[in-house]
Amino acid sequence: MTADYRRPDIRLSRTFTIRQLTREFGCTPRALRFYEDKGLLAPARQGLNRVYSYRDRARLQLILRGKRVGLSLADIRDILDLYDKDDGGAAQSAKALRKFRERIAAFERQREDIDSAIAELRTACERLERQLAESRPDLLPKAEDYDRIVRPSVDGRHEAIGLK
Amino acid sequence: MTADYRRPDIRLSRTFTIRQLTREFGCTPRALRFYEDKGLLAPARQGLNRVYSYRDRARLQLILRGKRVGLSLADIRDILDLYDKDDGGAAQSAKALRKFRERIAAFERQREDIDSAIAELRTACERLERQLAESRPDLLPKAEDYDRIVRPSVDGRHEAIGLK
DNA sequence: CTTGACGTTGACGTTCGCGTAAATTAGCCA
DNA sequence: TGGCTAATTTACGCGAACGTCAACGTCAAG
Repeated sequence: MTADYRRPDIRLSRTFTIRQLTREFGCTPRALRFYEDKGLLAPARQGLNRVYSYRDRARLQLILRGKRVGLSLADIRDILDLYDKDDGGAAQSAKALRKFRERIAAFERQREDIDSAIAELRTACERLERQLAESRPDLLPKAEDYDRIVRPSVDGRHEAIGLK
Repeated sequence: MTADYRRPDIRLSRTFTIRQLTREFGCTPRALRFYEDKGLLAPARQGLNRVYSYRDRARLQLILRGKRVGLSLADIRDILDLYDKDDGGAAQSAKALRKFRERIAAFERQREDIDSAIAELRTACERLERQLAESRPDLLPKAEDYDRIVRPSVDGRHEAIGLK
């Protein structure tokens, strides 16, 4: 933030191409251009080509983190804008804080919904199991199948919200 | 389910208009018709007018709960269909059982995602709070505001994903 | 009689978060 | 100069979940 222009920090003056960022963060060029369209990023140019600074990269990180926690791009842009004007502007931080709290509350409600849905599904499963145990015990799932179901993906491929 | 037609239970034979349901659950008529279009509901008719039974109402509850936990309408319809056919063959039950288990697993993953999102948001909040406490403690939210945020709606109005 | 609330059926519009061409341009190498 | 690759642009598409509007019927209250 308080850079000495006589001894420019190589790390801070480094720039990135669109490809580099997509590789680093696992998103598409299209996505980055889209964020730019929506006012979330504003990389410099060399001719036509986009040149991303370290600050742009940081913003991208924030964007992706925001997405992971279920914020819309509009929300993220708002917060990012606040960060910008945050040359001490504390009122902006306060607004961000409110947004975060709202999101937390929403998530907590969602969690409750999920818990009750799980409970409901469990009792439904038990009913079905009892039914099957009587009529066709051969159709009951084996421990093997259960394993396949319970840990289907070790990686982070599931997209935070919205399965399927 | 096993109703005695000679002593009809008033509660179970009650019906609802589209308006009544929309008011009760805080959704629009358009939404209910849309669910019907998508095969999630199939209310009776008196002439052209829709007449919702208690069972329809129960299905609507399930639909809304499903939505809140992030299921698509198609997913919900699948589950609802399974509930229906569960008096049928055992093969169907077995299939339903599998689907339910998958759903449970998916829900549990989603819960984990939500938990980590909440954690992330919490630390972000704490950072902002410390910042504000130093610079502008007057901007920190009061207990009053917190109450408004934490339980903003007693009804089912909150939209699961996406504030704004 | 008029108004207003509620109901119906289409049909088209909208928002989100990009994907997917298609056409063009820039830069680089020989 | 030609040719390749990578980047750019504009533009259309999509799938979900409705909203909105048009155009109309029905019924009770004032």
